[in-house]
Amino acid sequence: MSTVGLQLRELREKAGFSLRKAAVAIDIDVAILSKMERGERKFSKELVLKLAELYKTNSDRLVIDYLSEKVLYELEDEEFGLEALKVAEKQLKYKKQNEQ
Amino acid sequence: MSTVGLQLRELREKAGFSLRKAAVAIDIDVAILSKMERGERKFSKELVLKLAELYKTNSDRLVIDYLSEKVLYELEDEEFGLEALKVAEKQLKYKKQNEQ
DNA sequence: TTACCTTTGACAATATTAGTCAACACATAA
DNA sequence: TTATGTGTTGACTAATATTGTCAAAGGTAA
Repeated sequence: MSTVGLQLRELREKAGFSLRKAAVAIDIDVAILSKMERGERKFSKELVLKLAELYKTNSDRLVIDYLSEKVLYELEDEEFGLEALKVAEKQLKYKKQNEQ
Repeated sequence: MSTVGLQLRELREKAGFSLRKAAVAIDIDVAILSKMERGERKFSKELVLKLAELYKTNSDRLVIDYLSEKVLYELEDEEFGLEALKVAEKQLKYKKQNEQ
C-alpha cells in the first residue's frame, strides 16, 4: 500500500525537484511538505492538485487515494467500518442516480 | 433515507422522553440535542451510544449509519467519491484479513 | 568551509467544533 | 390570566484541532 505522500515523493524525485523547490513552487513551507510526504501531516486536496500539476501527472488517481485515506482515517479501528463503507456506497450510488 | 438524527428522534418519542429529559439523562444541553436530531450539528459516537442505551435499542445499526454519514460528509460533492469508497473498502478488507 | 539537502520540534496563529445560556413561540392545563 | 411543558434559535464563550512559521540540527558533496 503506497500512501499519497510516498507517491508524491516519488513523483517529485522523478520530476527532479528538491523538497525546497517543490515547496516554493506551490507556496508552502518546506517543513510542511516534508511532513506531508512522510504522512506526519495530512494533505489538503488543493495541495495534492498543485503538486500533481507541478509534476505533470494526472491527478485522478492521487485524488482518489487521498480521499480514500481520509475516509479510512475516520474509520480507524471502528468495528463496523466496513459496513459503514457499504452503506455509504449505496447511498452515494443512489444519490448519483437521482441527480442526473 | 433516514438520518441518524431522525432515527434517534423517533426512538426518543417512542421511549417517551422529552428533549429536555433525554438531554439531562445523557448530560448535555438540550439545545445541542435538538440541533443534533435535526442534523444541524454532528453527533459524536459517544452520544449515539448513550442515547441508544437510554432508549433501550441496539446501537449497531445506528453506529453504522452514524459512520456512514460521517464518511459521506467528507466526500460531499467529490467527483471521485465513489471510487474513493471502493479503494477504501478494498484496503479495509485487506487490513482485516491480515490482522487476525 | 560552503552550499545544498531533509528532518525535527517548539511555538504562534487560525479555524473548527463543542458547550452555555437566555429568550422565543407554541400548546395545554389550572 | 398564569403556570408549565414542549422544541427551536442565535449569540456568545471555551476548548480543541489544524495549519503555518521558524530556527536549528544532521547529512552529503564540492
